[in-house]
Amino acid sequence: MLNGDDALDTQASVRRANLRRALQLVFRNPGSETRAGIARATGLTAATASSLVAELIELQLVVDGEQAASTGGKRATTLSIEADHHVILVLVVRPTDARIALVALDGTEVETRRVAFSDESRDRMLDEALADVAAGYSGRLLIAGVQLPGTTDGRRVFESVQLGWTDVPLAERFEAALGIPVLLVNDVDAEAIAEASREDESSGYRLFIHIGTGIGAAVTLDGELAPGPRDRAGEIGHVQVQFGEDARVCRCGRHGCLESASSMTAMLGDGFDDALDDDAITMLAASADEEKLAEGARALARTIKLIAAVLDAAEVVIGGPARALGDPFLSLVQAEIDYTATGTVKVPVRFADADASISTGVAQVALSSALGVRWSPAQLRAASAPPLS
Amino acid sequence: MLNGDDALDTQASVRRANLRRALQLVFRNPGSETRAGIARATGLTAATASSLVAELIELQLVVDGEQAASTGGKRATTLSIEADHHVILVLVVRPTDARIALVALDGTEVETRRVAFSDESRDRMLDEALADVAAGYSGRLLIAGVQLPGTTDGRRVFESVQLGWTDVPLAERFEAALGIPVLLVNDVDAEAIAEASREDESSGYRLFIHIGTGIGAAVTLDGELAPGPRDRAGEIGHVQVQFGEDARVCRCGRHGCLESASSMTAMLGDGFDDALDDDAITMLAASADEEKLAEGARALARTIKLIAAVLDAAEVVIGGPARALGDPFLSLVQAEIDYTATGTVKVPVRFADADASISTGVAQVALSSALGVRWSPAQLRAASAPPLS
DNA sequence: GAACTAAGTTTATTGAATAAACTATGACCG
DNA sequence: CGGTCATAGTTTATTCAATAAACTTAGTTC
Repeated sequence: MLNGDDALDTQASVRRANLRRALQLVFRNPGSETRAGIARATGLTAATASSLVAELIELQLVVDGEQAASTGGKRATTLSIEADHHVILVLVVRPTDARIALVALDGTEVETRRVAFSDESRDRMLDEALADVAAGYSGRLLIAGVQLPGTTDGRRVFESVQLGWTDVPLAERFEAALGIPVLLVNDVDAEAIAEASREDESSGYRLFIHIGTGIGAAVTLDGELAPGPRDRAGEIGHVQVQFGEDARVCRCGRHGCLESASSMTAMLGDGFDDALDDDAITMLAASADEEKLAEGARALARTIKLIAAVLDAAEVVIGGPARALGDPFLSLVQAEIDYTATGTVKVPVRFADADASISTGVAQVALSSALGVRWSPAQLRAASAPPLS
Repeated sequence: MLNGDDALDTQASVRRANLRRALQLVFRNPGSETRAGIARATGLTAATASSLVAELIELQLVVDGEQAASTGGKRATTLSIEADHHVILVLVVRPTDARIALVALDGTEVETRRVAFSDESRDRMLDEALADVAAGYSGRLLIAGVQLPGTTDGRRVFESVQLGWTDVPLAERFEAALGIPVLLVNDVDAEAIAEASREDESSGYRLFIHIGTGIGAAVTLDGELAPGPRDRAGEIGHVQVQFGEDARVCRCGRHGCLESASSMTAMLGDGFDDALDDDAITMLAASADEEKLAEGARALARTIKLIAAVLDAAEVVIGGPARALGDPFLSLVQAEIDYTATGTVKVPVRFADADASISTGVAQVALSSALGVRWSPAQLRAASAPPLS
C-alpha cells in the first residue's frame, strides 16, 4: 500500500515517504499523536501534516480520536491506529502443525486457528485453511507473513530439513491463492525481530541466538533484520567451535560443532525435546550433568565473543527453550565472555522475554514490508495484554 | 555538496537524489554516458535528465565530451567526469609518518606528499602540512578523508594504540583548520573498501581480514562498509580462538588470542615487521616453521567460518602483509574451511589485490560521503594506470 | 532526397510542499 | 468578564521539480 520502491526519484515517492513518516508517528504514539505533533516531528508544515493525515484516514489506516487537553490554546485532535479494517495474515508453519493468526493494525490478534497436519496432506490442508481465512477477510487483508524453519530469501524456501522442502517457490504459490503480497521469514529471524521489537532503545547490532535441539542465529540492526542477502545467514549450528579432545561427535557426523556442545540436547541429554515446557526443562536441567552445561556455556560464549567483536554488537540475546535454563546458565556464559584481561569484548548477554506471542515477529516484519512502519514496544505490550472488561 | 541528509521529505531531496543518480551513472561510465542514457537508466524523462546534467556541469562535476557514434539518429554528446576542479584531500596517518594525497574526481592522484614525524611534533607537523596543502587548493577542496589505525566513529578517535591517541575529536579539529568536511576512517576499513571497490560485482557481505603484526577485520555490504555503528567493530585480534593446550600466550597477556596464532609475527617469528616488503616476507616464510603456518591457517579458518556463517558472506578477502604468504597459505586456510561434511559453509577465500594505491579506500569513502557516488572498478584501474604519453 | 530515428530542448501542465493568512478554541490575566 | 495570547488546524496562492508533448537538430537508410 505504501510500499512503493524506495527510490526517491519522483514526487510520488516523497509523498509515500512522508505518509510513512506520519503513519510511523501514529504507530509510535497511538492515541496521543496529533496533526501538529506530526508537523513538529517531521519538520513539515501543519498544512502538509493535515493533508497527510487526511490521506491516511482515507486509506483506513488512522482514525481521529479524543480531543487532547489544551496546552495553552486550541485542543488537539489525537490520532489512533484504525484497528477495524486491515489485518495481517500470519502463518506459522511447523513440522506437525501450523498456526494462523489475523493481526489487526494495533497489534491485537483478531483470530487464531490451528491446523494439525495429517500425513501427506500438509500442502492441501494449508491451502484450504488459507483460502478459508482469506474468504472471511476479503478486501481487508494487507499482507501475509509466513514463518517457517529453514533458509529463505523471503520468496523461496531454499531448504527446510524440518519440513522436507527444497527450493519451493512458496511466496508465489500463496500470492496466487490469496491475492496479497506474501513474505517468507525464517523462524529464528522472526524470533529475533520479536525480541528486538520489545526494546525501546534498539540501536546498533544485536545478536540473537536460538537454542533448542538445534542452534540458529540472527542479527538485527536498529531493531530490524540486518540488511543484505539472508539466504543462509545465521546457520551457525554446524560450525566447528571445539577442537582436539574436547570435540564431540555431532549428529551431522562431524566433530566439535556448536550444536554438539551447546544445543539443549547436548547439554540436557536426549530427554530434551523442543516441545517441552519451561517447567519440564527446569526439571531436566536440575538433574543434568553440570560439566556438560558448563561446557555448552563455554562453547557458546566463544562463539558469541567472536561475532560480537566483528560487528561491535551492543547486546546478545539467547532465545528458544534455553531460556528455561535460567540465571545459572546465563552467568556461566557471561563469565566466559567477560574473561578478558583487556577491555575488548564485554558484550552483555540476556535471555529473550518469554511472553512474546508467536505471531509478533512475523507480523512486525510483514507490517514493515507493507507499510514501512513498526509497532512500538508499548503498543505490542498493550496488544498482548488481556482486554479490560 | 550533494550530501544533504537522506531524509526524502521535500522536493529538494528528490533533486539531490536524482543529481546523485545521474552523477553515479557518469562515474560508472565516464566518457560514454549520455543525457539520453541517463534518462533511460533512471526512468526519468529526457528533459529532466538534461536539466540534471546542466546542474552537474554548473557544479563543475561533469563536462561534455566527444560526440558518440550515431545509433540511427542524432549523435549523442558523451559526458565525462570533470577532473580539473574538485579534489579530495586524503591523509593517511601512521605511527612514524603521514601521507597526503590530493585525488581528483577521476580518481587520479594529483599530488602526494609525505610527512615524516620527528619526536613530539606530530600534531604541529600535521597541522602545518594540511594548512599548506589547503592553501594551494583553496576553493577546490571537496572533503577530507583521514585514515588512521585505531577505533573511530568518523568524528572522534576513540583509541589508537599505535598513535597514542585516546578520545581525540580529530575531525572537528581538522574541519576548523580546513573549512571542509572531514571524515575519519579506520585503516582496515579503508583497506576493505579499496578491495571491495575493485570488484565489478560486489553484492552481499564480504569479510575482509587484515593480517600483519596485528589482526583486524571489516565487513562490507554491496561494496560499502556495512551499516551501523562501527565504533569498535572488527577488533577481533584478541578474541580467544584456541583453547586448552593449543592456546599460546598472547602479547596482550591472555591465552589463545587470534593474534597469538595467526598474526604474521606468530607465524613468521619476531623477525617480521609491518614495514617489510613482499620479497622479504617471502624469504621469511620460506624458512618459517611449517607447523606454525598451518596452525595459524587453522585458527584463521575457524574464525572465518563462524563469521561467514552468521552473515552468509559471499567472499572472504585476506589483506595486509599476509598477502605475501602466497598460495600455499591460502590453500591451507581454504582447505580447513571446506572441511565440512554437510555443505554448509564453503565461503571462498582469496588475497587482496596488491596494487591498490594507499589512498583508494579513503578517497572512495570520502567521495561517497561528499557526493553519494562511487568509482567503478574500471575507473580506478584507469586512474592508477600510468598515463599514456 | 524522402522517410525515419535518436538526441536533446522548449513549453505548458501536474503534484506536492510551503508560506502566509485565517478560523477555532482554549488559557491566562487584569 | 472581556481582552490578549497561544496552539490547532484549514484555506489559498506560490514555488519547485518532474512530466508530457511538441519541436529542433543531426544523423542513417533506402
